[in-house]
Amino acid sequence: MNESNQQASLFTAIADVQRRKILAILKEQELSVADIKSHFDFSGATLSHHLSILKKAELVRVRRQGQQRIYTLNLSVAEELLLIMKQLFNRENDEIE
Amino acid sequence: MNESNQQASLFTAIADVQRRKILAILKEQELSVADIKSHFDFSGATLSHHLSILKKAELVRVRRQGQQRIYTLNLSVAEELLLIMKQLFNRENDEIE
DNA sequence: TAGATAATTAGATGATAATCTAAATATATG
DNA sequence: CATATATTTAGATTATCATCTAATTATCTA
Repeated sequence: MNESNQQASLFTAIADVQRRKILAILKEQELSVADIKSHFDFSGATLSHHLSILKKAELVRVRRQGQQRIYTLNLSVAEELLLIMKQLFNRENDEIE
Repeated sequence: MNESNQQASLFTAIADVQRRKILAILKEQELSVADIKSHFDFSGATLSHHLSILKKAELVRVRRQGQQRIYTLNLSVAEELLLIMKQLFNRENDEIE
């Protein structure tokens, strides 16, 4: 009945508009930090901060490519979040499609 | 392409664990403020604050019943939120089931 | 109509969170 | 190996948010 930390970190991750924008960008293609940065006005440090929160929630994954780090949307966790959202609103004993 | 205030207020509304708990309680049945309060430790003022944020997002509706106010989950906005979430993660040109 | 009950609003406080600049780390390359 | 480039980390600042107590508003009932 209690909410897990994992669940809480997911809601925290999507609570910020800039992070939602990052997710929306990453759903189209994987990108380096610099490429993500080109969509925003704030500093690289701020972007790093947002990415770390998305990573903590496991909504994104990173891999190294030379000096760059390539961020990708983690679709399975995105799916999981959608499921959690459905459960938030659908009655316990309702059909699950 | 820009996110609406309505959309932002939805994500703000579900960002707090107590408000998610309120929604989870209301999905089962409509309740007066006092009845909702019985599930929590915080003050009535704090509950009022949370309810006002849920109202602003239109995730809940209120009606008067004598001295009490009865809160209900607004299912259509809940559905809308689910749709917004799906769009956040699904590529623009993917099938919509 | 006075007092009781239900809920909200006002105003203050402490905790989180978003952002910045500067410094640090890691990798690539001349 | 020294320097440039990409990104993260540290530490500070400011803004937002959750919470509280006290006061207010609205309704009911004796």
